[in-house]
Amino acid sequence: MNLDAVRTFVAAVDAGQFQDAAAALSITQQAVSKRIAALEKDLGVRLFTRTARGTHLTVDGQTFLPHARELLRAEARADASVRPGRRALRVDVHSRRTAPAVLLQDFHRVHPRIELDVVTLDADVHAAMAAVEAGTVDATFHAVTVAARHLPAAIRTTRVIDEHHELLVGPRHALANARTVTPAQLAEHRIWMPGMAPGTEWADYYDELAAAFGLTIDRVGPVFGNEALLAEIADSAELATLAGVRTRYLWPDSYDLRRVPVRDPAPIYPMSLIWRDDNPHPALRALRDYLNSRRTQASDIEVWLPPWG
Amino acid sequence: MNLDAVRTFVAAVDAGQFQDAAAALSITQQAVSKRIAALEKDLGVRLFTRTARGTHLTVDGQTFLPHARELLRAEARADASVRPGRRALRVDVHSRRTAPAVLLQDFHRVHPRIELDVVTLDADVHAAMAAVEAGTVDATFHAVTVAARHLPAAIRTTRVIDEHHELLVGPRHALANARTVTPAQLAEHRIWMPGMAPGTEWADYYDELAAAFGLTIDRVGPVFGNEALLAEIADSAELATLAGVRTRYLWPDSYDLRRVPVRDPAPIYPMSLIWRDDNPHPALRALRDYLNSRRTQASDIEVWLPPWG
DNA sequence: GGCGCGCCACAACCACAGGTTGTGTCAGTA
DNA sequence: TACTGACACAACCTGTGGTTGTGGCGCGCC
Repeated sequence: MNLDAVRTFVAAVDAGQFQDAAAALSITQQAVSKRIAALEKDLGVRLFTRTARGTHLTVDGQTFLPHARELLRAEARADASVRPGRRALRVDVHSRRTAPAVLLQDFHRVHPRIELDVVTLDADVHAAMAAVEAGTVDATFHAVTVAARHLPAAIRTTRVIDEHHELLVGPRHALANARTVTPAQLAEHRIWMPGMAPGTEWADYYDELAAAFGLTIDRVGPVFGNEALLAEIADSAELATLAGVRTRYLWPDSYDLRRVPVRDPAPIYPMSLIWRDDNPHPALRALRDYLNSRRTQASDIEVWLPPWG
Repeated sequence: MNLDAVRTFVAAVDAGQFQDAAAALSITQQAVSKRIAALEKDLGVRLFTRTARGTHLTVDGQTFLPHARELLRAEARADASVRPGRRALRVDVHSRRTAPAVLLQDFHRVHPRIELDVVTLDADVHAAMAAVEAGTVDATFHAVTVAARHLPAAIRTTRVIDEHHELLVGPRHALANARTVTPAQLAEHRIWMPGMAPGTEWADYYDELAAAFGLTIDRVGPVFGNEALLAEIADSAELATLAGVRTRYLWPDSYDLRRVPVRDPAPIYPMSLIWRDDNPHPALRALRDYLNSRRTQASDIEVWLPPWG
């Protein structure tokens, strides 16, 4: 199916006759006739009945019309999504299963008119910041591990998410029925977090956490995806994992897993929105306002933050 | 934007490299390369970063991908809407503001997977029936004014909607505060229904109604659309109109209009679904079942039907 | 009723978009 | 260092899709 033909079809419907549509499209009447004939041949049905006084739609044409308009709208949206200078707000999230992605979904629900493109750069803070600075993305969510004075001049950050943690255990685990657990208590148990590559900001965070409370966090083992991890934990009496940044959302209900909040203090993984101060995109303002309004209230529970937080 | 190029882009993403995409599309690798280069030039951005080990998406490519998929889905839907042999169920309604259209919306809500095309043939019962017989549309909603034995052999009908009536008056009208009104009472008031051309099935119905109860139904006056009609009635102490078949739905709230049900007896405008008995479209069965389930219960109020009803 | 007018379709022609084959380049690998 | 796999560039050719020119066909107007 040829989009130019579809465009011509819609123009012909709007104009009521081929000649005017041709003028509107700056082509000849014969070209319009040809395009529509080709579209009709392609679809296998007649779209217009031709008369000496113009044309009018057949039933098939009538049926096709709203689909044709939708097709052109979809084209316009696709084009606008990447066309430099007027594209939708583009926000990088580290993974589609973490808090920022969920927050962006909520934002979209509240502001359905604001075009939003969520991408995953698969980069660390520094690379993501470089992308923001270069304008490849308009904003990114990350834990900011460097001091504000070491940031590039145009870059701004605000802490927008305080991610709490829960211990995830199977029904046979010693802590299965605990209401909460303290980091100190965790020192006596093995915590398994496979696939957390050294050098990433998450690994750094959990290293800090382990050092602060004397935890043993085990990173060995291949990663077969969340499903496999959850199944193993559900089966085991010893294995436990920390849920929060990585796996907080999209729980499969099929496992009998217990989620025990970590408290006294509650370790927090602080995430910031990172953007360029001179980015004029109007939707960026709206996103920042929304995130500020959603900022989790400072509750009076005791928290633990990493040194850079 | 060229849909073949978009299709190629998606194929290349799915395949992970141009060569395999080329094989999947039965073209050469060079053609894939050309198509994608053309698309990139058209959009003004790079979609892939090329390496010697294959390709991967740029941020722009990542952004564009879901839009591209949506575009192809829209194309498939547009195609399916008219493609002979496997098109969506096509139902003719007399107007988009009447009960059948609303009923079809409900049907779509209940069965969102069933593709439905609502068209308006702008034809009387006979022409609409001919369209059903010819297969141009799969079904139509109409008042059936001819006896069953005079119908074409393959045509089937069932009464699916009993449309009641309400008198529509402004706040200064004598009946503005009546709880109900009888047809006999209406004989003392002028009823204004502009734009109801003689010879149409609605006009026939209201002629029968007027004759049965001695009403004066005034058809004069130009039609400036529903808005103007409602504004006039809201302002007048004498004008009233019957709402039901024509104007039951999509009330503008901006006028202080009263709706007085007509009862004892309640005039009913009976509408039927009309279809071809040998139409094998599976969705037709679903629509008929739905309409039967929604069939308004036979209440014990006294009703009036036209002679052919 | 014949004639002109408005509108669309068909025909001939031409340009270039888009395909193919053949070759070049480059990075990782044996 | 040569080989392999993957994409790009070049030359060439076919056919899509544009243009101009012309014909057919209702409808309204003398």
